[in-house]
Parts: sequence; C-alpha cells; structure tokens
Amino acid sequence: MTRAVTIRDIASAAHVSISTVSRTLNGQATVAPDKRQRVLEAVSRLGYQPNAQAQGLVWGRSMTIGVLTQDIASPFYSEVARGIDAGFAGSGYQPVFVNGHWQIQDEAEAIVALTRRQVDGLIILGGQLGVTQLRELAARYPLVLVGRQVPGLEYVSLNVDNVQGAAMATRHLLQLGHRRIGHIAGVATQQDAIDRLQGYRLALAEAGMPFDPRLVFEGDFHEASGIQAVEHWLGLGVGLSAIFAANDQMAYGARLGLYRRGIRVPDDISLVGFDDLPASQFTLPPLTSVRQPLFEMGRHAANTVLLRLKEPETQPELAALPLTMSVRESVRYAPERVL
Amino acid sequence: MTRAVTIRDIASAAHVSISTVSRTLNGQATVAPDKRQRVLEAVSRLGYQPNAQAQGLVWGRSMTIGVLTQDIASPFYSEVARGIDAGFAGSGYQPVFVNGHWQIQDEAEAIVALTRRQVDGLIILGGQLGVTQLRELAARYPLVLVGRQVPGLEYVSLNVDNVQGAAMATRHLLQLGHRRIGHIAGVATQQDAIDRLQGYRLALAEAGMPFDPRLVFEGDFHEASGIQAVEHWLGLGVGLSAIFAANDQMAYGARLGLYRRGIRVPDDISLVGFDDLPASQFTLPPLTSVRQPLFEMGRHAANTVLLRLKEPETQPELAALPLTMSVRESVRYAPERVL
DNA sequence: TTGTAAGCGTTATCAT
DNA sequence: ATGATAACGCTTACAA
Repeated sequence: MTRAVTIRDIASAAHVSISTVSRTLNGQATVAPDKRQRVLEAVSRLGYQPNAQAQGLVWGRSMTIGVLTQDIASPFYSEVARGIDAGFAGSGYQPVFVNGHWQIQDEAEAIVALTRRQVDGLIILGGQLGVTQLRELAARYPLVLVGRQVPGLEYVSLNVDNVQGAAMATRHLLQLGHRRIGHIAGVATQQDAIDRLQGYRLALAEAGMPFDPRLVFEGDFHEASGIQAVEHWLGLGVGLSAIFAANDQMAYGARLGLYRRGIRVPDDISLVGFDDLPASQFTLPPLTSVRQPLFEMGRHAANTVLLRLKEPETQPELAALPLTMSVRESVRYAPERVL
Repeated sequence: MTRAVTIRDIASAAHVSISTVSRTLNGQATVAPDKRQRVLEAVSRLGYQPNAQAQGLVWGRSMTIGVLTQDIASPFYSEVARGIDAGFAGSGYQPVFVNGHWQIQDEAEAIVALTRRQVDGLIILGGQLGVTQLRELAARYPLVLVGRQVPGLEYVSLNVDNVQGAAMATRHLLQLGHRRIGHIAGVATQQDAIDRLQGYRLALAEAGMPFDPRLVFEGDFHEASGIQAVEHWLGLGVGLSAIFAANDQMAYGARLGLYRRGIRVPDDISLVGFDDLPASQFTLPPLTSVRQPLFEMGRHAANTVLLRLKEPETQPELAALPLTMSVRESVRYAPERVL
C-alpha cells in the first residue's frame, strides 16, 4: 500500500542528516536543541516509527521472545499465556506465540519458524521435543521450560510438584473418609500425567490402602474422556465415592457424565480436579481443585527470560512454585453407600 | 550465546559465492548440480536457517500478520485465535498476537508495536480503536475487522448478525411459552451488546409483548455479572421463567447464581447463552446457545488477509457468517409458575 | 552459470 | 555537535 515513512524522510524534512535523527531518537547522544526540535516535529508530523526489522538487523536481536504452546485455545495454556504477556509488558520484548498442536512434527516446525525470526529467547510449554534438541536450544538461547523435567536442564525448568499436588488432593479425599477413589489420569506419555498418578498412589500407600488398578482410567486431558471414565466405571460396577481427575477439563466431563446417570455431586460422589482453571469457580458445583498458579508461572517464566537476557552469566534458581488446594463445593464426607 | 550460522558460512563451506547459496535456496535460478549439492550439504550440516529479519528488509515484508485481541485468555478470543492460526498454517505467514486489554490506550500501543515490526497485514478483533485510526490502518494494510461495524469499512468487516441471533434466541424461548424473559446484556458501549439487546426487544415486539426494562440487567460479559443479574432479579421479585444472556460466560454465572438459590435449570428457569463456546457442551446442564462460528470466523479472517495480500486490487465480499442455535438441555417449556 | 556490488532501514564508528 | 560511511544478513540486478 503506501510506503512507510523512513528515517531518511525525517532527515530531509528536518534538514539534518539521518545520523542526527537516529541520535535524537535513541536518547543519550548530544544534539543541538533546535535540530532536536525540528526532528521531533517531523517525526510526529509524519508519524515515523523506526523499522524494528532494520534495528534488529544491526543490533543483532529482534526484541522478540518465542513461546511454544500446544494449543493456544486451551484454557490451561491461555492462562499461562496471559501471565507471559503480563511478564513482558513494558519490557520492550514482544512474545510471539506458536502452536505445537500436541505434535512433535509441528513443534519442530514452530521452533524453526521462531529461530528464523531471530527470537532473542524461548519459552517452551510442555510438548515432546527431544532432550537433545532442548539442550541445543538451551545452549543458543535464554530458555525457560515450563512443565518439563529434562535431565541436565533443571536450571531452566519451571515446574510444580505434581506428585505432591496429586497426593494432596488424594489425602484431602481420604481424610474425609473416602476409601474408593477413582483417578482419571492423563495421557501416559506426559510427565505431569505420570506424576499425578504417582501422587495418587503415594497418598493411598501412606494411608495403607491397596492400589486397585481398576480405579484408574486413562484419559486424554479433554472433557470427553471424563465422561468416558464415568461410563467405564459405572459399567464395571467398581464402587466409587470420589473421583480425582488429573485436570479440571476431565473433571468437567466427569461431572456431566455423572449428571447423565443421575448421580449427584457432591452428595453421591465427590469430585476433585487439578489446575484450578478460572472457570472452575463457576462450575456446578464449584470445583475443588489443586491450584496451579498458571498466571504466575507464565509471568515467572517471562521474568526469568528477561533476567537471563540482561545478565547472561547468572543462572537464577527456578524455585518450584507451590501448589495449594482450592477447596470448593464438589467434595463432601464419604457417604455410607458407595456407587 | 553462540553466533548464528549465516549465508557467508555456507558460502565458504561450500566454496561458492553467497549469491549462489541464495540462488540454490530460493528456487528457480539455475545453479550447477555439483555446487547445488555442496550448498545443500553445507546447509544441512551446519543447520543454516536464513535470517527472516534480513529477508524481510530486502523484500519489504515480514511474512508476519498482526492480530489485535482484547484478552488472549478469554475463551471467546482464544477460539477465534485458534481459527486464525489454522488459517495461516502453511501459508508462510505467522500471526503475531497482541493484547488490547479492553483499553484503548493499550490497543493503540499494541498497534504501534505491530506496525514497527512491519507486519504485512492486520486482523483486529473488537476493541475501541477510533474510526479515523481504523481507516488509516485500512489504507496502509490488508485489514480485516472482526466484530466491528465501521462506516466506510464494511468491505473489511467480518460480522455476524447479532440482532438476528439474539432475536432467534428470544423467539426460541417465546415459542416454548415463556413470557417473562430476562436479558443479561453486555456492556452498553460495545456494539454487539447493543445489537443483542435490540434483537431481544425485536423478538418481543414481534410477539406483541411489552418491553419491561426491569427485565434487562447490564452485565460486563464476565461470569460474575451473571450471578449479579440473578441476585438483582430475585431481590426485585420480577417474575422470570427464562433468562437470555448476551454471552455464554454470563450464562455460566447466572447458572451458578440460580443454583445458589436452589433454582433448577431447566425445570424452574430456562437459560440461553450466546457464542456457544466449546465449554458449553459440558456445563450442567449443557447450555443452549446461539452458535457463533468462532473458529470459522478466525479462519475466514486469515484467509481474507491472505487473499488481499495475493491480489491487492480485489475486494472480496465478506459475507456475514450465519448464526444458528445449538439446542441443548438448559431450555424447557415454560412452567406454570414463574419465579 | 557464476561472482561482484548495490541496496533494504537502521545504528555506530569515525572524522570533522 | 554533526555528517559520511561501514556494517547487519540477505536478495537481486548486472557483469563477466
């Protein structure tokens, strides 16, 4: 369309050289007041905005941070994304979000797109990128890994203790007298799913309860698999007084599945989720859940990248953020009868 | 960290000039098979990726499309974002999402950030940017406006007919015998909120029903205001047999508010939302809602930008995408008694 | 077919 | 204090 205004346009409009324009705009260097004035006037009159691409070329950085998510539209990722966005606000850096779509192929392509665009740093949320590739990336960029535990990359990994979180949820149920607790697990290839299952078993073991494999259903972190879990258990006739889902979305599904069978929550069955998505405050009933500080995680990841950018030598410790329970109305004392 | 591999590295590794490298990589031009071979080998061995910033500088475009949303983490925007992402997949263009945070100031800054980054096109979702600024942007960039109706910019506006959608929802309720229908409106400064209120009134008028202003509560499109609406109406003691919320999120809030008061949906009160967010399939009960094809809207917006980029002269018509009703379980025939 | 060199818009070095 | 000019990494005439 119309050609953009360049620094040359400003220079000729203000009757100075382009270096003078650049100097006035970039702060410290000394420029005579009158010329400075003319430059500023021309800049605002013509609406000049320096070309970030050209600046990036000469500075060797793009003021851009790549963020790899799996699905920008999932409530989980988007809450983290919001935190990342907040973390970079006012820093001059712009996050660029790309999607891996849960597929390693797409992830790899997304990373290439980011590196070609000369991102100055990287935040990788989950995913299945291989250890080798992650190590290479860590060597080239200030990198923060969220939700992945990679041997040798602990210092760039921002994690929550999923084992403890799941154990906490399970203990919560046990303390209320529940003895038959179903667990809707996530996909077995993801570390957080594995850890949460482990936490569930840990709490059971602590309480001296036997582990019944029929009480574990492997879902896929989406709502529909929560419904399937309920159908599965009801068909089997295992007896259940509580369900602990490995994430909130599956808990929502389970809730609907129970409703379809006329089973009340929490009267007949108690329900606990994991993540504490914003929406869980408004479900019916509001869902008790293990609170992951998603927003904070995003912000923390952003701040860490920023810090590494500023002081490349420092290796700030990435303390694991604490998990807490958001206790709401979906849990009650274990009923006499088990379904 | 480590310096990136440049075209010069490839040139010297393959013992050719940098133009030969460029030619091999950029397709058509003729390069001797042996040199071509050496170049390709060096490229893959050294893992060379052309610097997109430098290419952008030469080509005068960044292969980047700016997308202004209000809140990347809202289920509404993220579903559209997913569609946009899908629309650009494989096109070579990369969407860059920025947030306006519902504030005109932030929006303006976000747009500046995008233009400085030399985006080749723009998609603007909602927002409050002034008409003048939008016109300027439309003159400089291939632009698609989603959810805004700007005089003189109809040809770049992708809209749904909110008036008809709201009328459809209200008629649905009327046909089932409901006579006291509350409407939870959105913020009165947003056109879609105004249009939906108008559609509600239109359907009422068609049915020869009087408009009772006490039956309209102004919310803010978030869940909490749905709860407030219910509290407000129950306090007032207007009688109600159905509620039509201007978006799903407020409907979720209303659902919870009713639950708190022991009012059943749909037995006591019917509930209809607007947007048909993915989550509405899993609420309790699943929510009847006016379906906005959010994903499709995003994809369509992306495709339109792509088309304008390819053929700048053409002005493809932006046909309004159709709204339909997603009928689920939150609606029932009007009960005898009104609450 | 290939290499040299100009240029994309900017900053930074260097004289002046 | 200011203006040439050489980069930055790449593509693309233009010569050879």
